[in-house]
Amino acid sequence: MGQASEPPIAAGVGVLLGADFYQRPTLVIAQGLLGAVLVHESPAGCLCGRIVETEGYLTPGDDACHAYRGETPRNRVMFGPPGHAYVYRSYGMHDMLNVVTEHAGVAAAVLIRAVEPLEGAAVMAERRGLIGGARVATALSPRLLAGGPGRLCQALSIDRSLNGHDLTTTPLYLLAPSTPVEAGTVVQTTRIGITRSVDLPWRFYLRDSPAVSVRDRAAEARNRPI
DNA sequence: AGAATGATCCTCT
DNA sequence: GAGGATCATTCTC
Repeated sequence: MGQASEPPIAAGVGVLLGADFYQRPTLVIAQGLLGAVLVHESPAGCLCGRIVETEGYLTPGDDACHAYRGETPRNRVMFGPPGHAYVYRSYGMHDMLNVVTEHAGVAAAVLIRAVEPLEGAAVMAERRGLIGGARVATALSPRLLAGGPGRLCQALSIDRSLNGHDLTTTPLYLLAPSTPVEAGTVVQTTRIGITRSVDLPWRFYLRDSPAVSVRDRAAEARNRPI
């Protein structure tokens, strides 16, 4: 995991996920990131949350991956070294955060789809437009705060200026799960919002989290311990 | 240069 | 559950 030479970021809060964490199979990392903590030391304060939902995207063999037809200026970061942030804009209005995986030359990444706020929730609510007026009643919902890749980026103030950022450095980095995730609470199912390779079960989420963006009740029942 | 498309979210019904 | 918002990227001509 974290190399000894890494700076002592967030000492006492958690263990930094180092470069070697990301240089592994994409689906292993997608599951391994559940329970990890995403930290953004933004100008407005430290914004961080516990990751509860991820999706894997790989080449070759996955036509939903941005890089399935080769390298372009947009997806260039996915082809680079692991442990960097691939941030792109979707539907003309939402930015999305991905973690580059595997190794340089292989285009693969994990989309971070949802976090539970741990610090800076008030700032997140403000950034999400959930403060004031009639919307104050919904401000307490973790799903509306940072459940969904677009919501997450808006809440944590993550945008395309962080594309290519080295995730083992400030201001944006990840910390290992403080306690291991129980295997029986992980749900594996299909991905959201794609039109190609729709049947690949490459989405993972924590069954007991209220911040999960889209639930799959059948998969939850299937994974439930007897 | 123009057109289609999309790893979404919100607001209605 | 359906439709609109809104624009960067990519493909096609």
